[in-house]
Amino acid sequence: MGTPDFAVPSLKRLLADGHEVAAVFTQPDKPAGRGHHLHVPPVKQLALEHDIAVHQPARIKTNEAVRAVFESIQPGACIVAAYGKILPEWLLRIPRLGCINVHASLLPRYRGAAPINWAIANGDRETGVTIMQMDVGMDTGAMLAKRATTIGDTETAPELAVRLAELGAALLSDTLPKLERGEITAEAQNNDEATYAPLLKREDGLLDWRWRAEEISNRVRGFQPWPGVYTTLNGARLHIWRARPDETADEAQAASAPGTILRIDRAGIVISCAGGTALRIEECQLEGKRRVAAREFANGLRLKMGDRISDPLNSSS
RNA sequence: CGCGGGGUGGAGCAGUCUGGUAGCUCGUUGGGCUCAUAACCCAAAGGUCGCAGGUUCAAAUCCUGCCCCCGCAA
Repeated sequence: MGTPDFAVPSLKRLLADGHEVAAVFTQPDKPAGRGHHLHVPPVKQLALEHDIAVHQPARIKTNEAVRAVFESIQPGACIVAAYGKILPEWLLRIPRLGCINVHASLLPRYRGAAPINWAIANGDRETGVTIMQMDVGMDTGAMLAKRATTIGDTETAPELAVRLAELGAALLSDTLPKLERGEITAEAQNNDEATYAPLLKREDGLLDWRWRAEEISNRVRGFQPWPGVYTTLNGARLHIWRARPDETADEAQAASAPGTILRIDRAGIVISCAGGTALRIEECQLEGKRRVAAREFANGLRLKMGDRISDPLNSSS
């Protein structure tokens, strides 16, 4: 069971390892894109290429058809990766080895829907994947295996997601045989150490120049591809796609109001932030426009030193 | 037929409402200044104004059709 790109490597690995995949569950096709077009989940696409039965129920909890499918298959295990739905208790009980989840964090940290994004946005240097035995809670099940990896200084969420998807698939491949042979002792999560990574909301992307430059740049990396980090300029939304703290901040800069343009040069636009820190915007995008290098952006709009990128307090959105 | 913005020298934009000299900030090339420079000064090259048709003495600008890009919403 899985839906987005993150789940694809795991399914591929299951197939490559010779496991019999009796059925794939994924979210229903949904209208997406600018027009009307239906969006097919990546996992569904892969499953169809391998002639695997695909099920896309809108609801599971009370769905008798789903129940019938599970009971007729009598699966040895149910592998779940970013499926996007809560599994009811009756379903968790059916597979002999239970429901096994590939989760993109080192549990018990970052339980929830957006572990990759929040790990980066919080400035963590390390994260990883956890294979766990699902229970009725939100990512609270006992852990079967973990593997850590270092987060790169400039790594973005989509980039990290690709790596963790592969790492998770590899770990899953290692873990399943051991689990089957009874060689693994599940380790309960320490709830006192748990943190949550809630689904991102649009508002999470609204930035405040009164934050420190490092916090902002972490969010810029972590909140991709959505909601991104944005502010407003002359009433239009301005997304910041690439930025990093600028080390050249001095006392004069510390004194200027947050959001003031301190400098415009070849490498981008330097904006004053909290506590004398400064953020260098390298790539940005104005609503309705395409992504451009910050320098080009400044050229076109005739931005100059001393101008202020609007204060979020004054924006009405 | 979900809503909306846009396609103008190599880049990002103004000009379009109120038709009539092709503009700005950069980049590029050449020259100058300087111990030196990505800094500064001077000069130059470079544009079928997305495509097609229409209106007009005259269209980047007005009308019609088409292509492409992007934001929002899902």
